[in-house]
Amino acid sequence: MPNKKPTKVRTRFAPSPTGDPHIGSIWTALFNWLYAKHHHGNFILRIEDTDQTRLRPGAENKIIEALRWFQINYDEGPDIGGPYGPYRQSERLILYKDYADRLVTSEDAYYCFCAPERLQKLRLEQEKTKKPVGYDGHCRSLNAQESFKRVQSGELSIIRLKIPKIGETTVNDLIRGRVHFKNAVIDDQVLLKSDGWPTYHLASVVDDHLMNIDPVIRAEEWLPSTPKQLIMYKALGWTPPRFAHLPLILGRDRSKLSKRHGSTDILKFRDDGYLPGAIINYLALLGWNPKTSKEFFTREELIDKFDLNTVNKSGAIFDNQKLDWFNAHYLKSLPTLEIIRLAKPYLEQVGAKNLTDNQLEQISLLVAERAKKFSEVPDIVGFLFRQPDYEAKLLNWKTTNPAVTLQKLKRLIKLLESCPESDFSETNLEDIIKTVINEEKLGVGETLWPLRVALTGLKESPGPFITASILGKTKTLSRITQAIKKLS
RNA sequence: GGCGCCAUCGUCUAGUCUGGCCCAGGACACCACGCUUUCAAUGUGGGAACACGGGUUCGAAUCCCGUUGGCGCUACCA
Repeated sequence: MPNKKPTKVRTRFAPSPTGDPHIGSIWTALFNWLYAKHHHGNFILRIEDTDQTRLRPGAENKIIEALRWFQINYDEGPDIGGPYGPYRQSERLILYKDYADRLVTSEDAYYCFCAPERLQKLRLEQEKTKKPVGYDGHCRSLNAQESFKRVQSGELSIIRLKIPKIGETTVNDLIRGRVHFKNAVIDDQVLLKSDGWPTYHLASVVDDHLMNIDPVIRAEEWLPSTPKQLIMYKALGWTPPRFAHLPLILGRDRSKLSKRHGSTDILKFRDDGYLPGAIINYLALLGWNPKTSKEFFTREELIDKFDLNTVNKSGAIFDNQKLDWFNAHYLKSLPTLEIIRLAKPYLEQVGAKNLTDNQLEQISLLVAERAKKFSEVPDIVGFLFRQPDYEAKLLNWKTTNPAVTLQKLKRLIKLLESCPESDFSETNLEDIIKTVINEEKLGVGETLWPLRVALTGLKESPGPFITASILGKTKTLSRITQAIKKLS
């Protein structure tokens, strides 16, 4: 097992496979990855599956899937291996047990036999009397020999860290500077549970050390537990890594982003037709700034510019509107074929099939211009694939008399009937229709508005020329005919 | 309750270390106007913030102290 001082940056993303990959955890992964790559170091995926009760089948795969989608590529991980494996804590149990035993032997930890019921009662009482809640040290000064015998005889026990009663522990955080904690108020943390599995604190300390992780970059919620871990490093005779505690990603109400703020499943964003590059761009700018007014960054630029000393200390609200704005920009800059490819599943939703390349290309234009994300495709182009359904009076431009509208539509249908199918391109249609409008003084709004409504059935819609072009001659004529019927 | 973190427009932020160039800049959102056959896109413009109170200083968003507020942690969860 490698056990020397890290010579290069190694960061890790250490999620628990207990649910869907969360926006906040992907954000943490992103910063870890950016930092590692900026420093030409390694980024490691480690699965923290030590809570058997909260495990969710498939969760690990989803995490990996999300990382892949974002191309936040890890250099070592459970599925690809690496020199510091295994990378799943459930496969490292013996290690944790061993180090816990070592801590007991050195009397930096002790066996505790307190039943969960006793602990619960204790806490309830502490809460009622408004005393600081925490373990009361009931088993702390038990005779070590005696305790060992009890364990040998099969009595249920856990192992707790023996936090010094005096002094203070200082966390020197890369983002926050020095943070001091009085040891007296730190709880005797559980290290090994009665089922023999480690808690987060033991497992992460052991793994971060054994895997040569440095720095540890994680969310601010871990700051209060860092002194406990520092004490553990000291007891084990290890040099602790550097720590950086990132601000929290917040919901609208400024509390930690969670399910009650709506879905936090990052794969849901993929299913909603967001682009991974846009999300990364947006996420990178949350809690960090590149010291320029530039807004758009490629992954390479992000890696190049990223640093921990320009990370903010305060939490940042996740703002879907700005994400949408980023996504719209990324979507617009996509090549036509890529737009078509990504829009396809959504086109199928509205029953669009057998479209010609030409049609697809024009649809991609509409999508690029109007969609913030691909899930909006059905709303944007759906009218092309269903019979328009609207009130007849919608056909009239402003206060135009229906009889006049009828006249215009009749003129249009005559014009288009004489136009060969092959000339049904957007530019050509615009050309011939506008020419007639001008020559016969038909009025732009009075003519084009009814045409638009006839073709789309909508008050808000793309222009009539591109619509007619996509629809083709037959459908265009039939929709105008239908409008004329409505007015007659 | 205890411990800790944080504090600039509604939101993301620049400016804070190294006080004056800041009666505070940018972006999203919002509003108005322009373009226009609607919407969208786009262009132009607008409203919008240094949490509060004391210091220090010729001068404070920036330094110091206090207050308030928000958040996090306080499990045999992570």
